Amino acid sequence: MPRLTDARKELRRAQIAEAAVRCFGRNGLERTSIADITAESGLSAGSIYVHYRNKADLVQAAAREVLAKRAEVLGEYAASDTPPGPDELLARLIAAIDPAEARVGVQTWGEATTDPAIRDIVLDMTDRMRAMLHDCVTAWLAKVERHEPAGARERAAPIAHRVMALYQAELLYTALRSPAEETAP
Amino acid sequence: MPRLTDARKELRRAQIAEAAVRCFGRNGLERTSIADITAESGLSAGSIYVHYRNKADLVQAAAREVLAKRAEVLGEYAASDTPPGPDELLARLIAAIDPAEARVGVQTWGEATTDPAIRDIVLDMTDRMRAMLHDCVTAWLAKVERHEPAGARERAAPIAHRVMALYQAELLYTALRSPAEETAP
DNA sequence: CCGCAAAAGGAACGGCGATTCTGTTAGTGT
DNA sequence: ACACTAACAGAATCGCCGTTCCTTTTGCGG
Repeated sequence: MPRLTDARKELRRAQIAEAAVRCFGRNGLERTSIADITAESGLSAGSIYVHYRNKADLVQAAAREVLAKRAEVLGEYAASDTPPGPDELLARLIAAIDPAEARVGVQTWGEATTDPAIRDIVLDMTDRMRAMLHDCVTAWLAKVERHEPAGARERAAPIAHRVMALYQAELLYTALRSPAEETAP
Repeated sequence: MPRLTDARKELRRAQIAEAAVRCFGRNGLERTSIADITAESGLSAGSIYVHYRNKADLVQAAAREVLAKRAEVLGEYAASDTPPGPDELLARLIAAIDPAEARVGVQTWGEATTDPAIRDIVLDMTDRMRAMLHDCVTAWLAKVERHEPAGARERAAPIAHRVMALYQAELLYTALRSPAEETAP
């Protein structure tokens, strides 16, 4: 084939990355072989290496995918014109957690402790999420205390920090509680 | 040699496990080879396999070691006769975090998402820690509100849960912030 | 439509790393 | 003090897995 059209190429990349995420959720980042991903994606090894330089590259793509999806959920609430309070916000975020993705997310944390590339991705995404939470809480503060709008942003910071922390802890609990679906030998 | 005395045997096991923890902190659970651990511990591969059935067994020992050490720190405060309040308690716990151990701890979380044995260890340790926090907060509540001791334990539960969550989040931040010391190639 | 280069398939390679095996050494119980 | 056996060192093994190579297929530009 000639060079695939950009849309098609992106589709293939996504197809592979999504298969990888499913595999990672089942067996973990390192226990997943390229063969596993070929089986899950329906594509061959050669094809995968056309779209990703190597396995590390693919792991990064998977990490970005999972983290981005979580950030996206948050983005919707941040953009809302009726900002929910911290408790409500946290409850909604927690309700939106998907166990499989939580597992991959936590695996990503572990990998980030030694792999600089993954670490940068994780830090970037968490910073971005915290910023969105910050906006969200600031909007809520401003709405609740119509008087004294001064310094709402500053007072929102520690609250956003705590919501983020509680959310991450819940992500961990979900990842640990979920069934760990066995792979048929 | 004949069978080592129990104390000596335990010493060897600890020597190996501690070397393993150092390696894991540098390179991660899966990127650490048995060869790395022989170099770090000063023992040979053959010797390691006398004391541990296989690598998974060693990883479990390392996980227990790291988690137990963190629980130990907490135990001291829980046993204190002047129980600190939640904020103070959290601050002290955070101050006691060691970056290298935080990294291994977070790696352990990642591994727990797919390895049932590790998962059991992590869940057991977190439950134990939460119980100690619960005791600690209950004692503090009872001291602060001399009147109305009724239901102090019930009211302490959600507080303990939050302290635990914030502590775990801080552990994650520490693991991600720490330098990721390179191994000389 | 057609041709061609890029993408897909899949077997082959190469290296790494967990585990095992063989001899050697040295603690321990008597 | 001695003998005996487990602990130890280190080399050899063996399977697995990431990556590449070569062939076949196929979709896009003209």
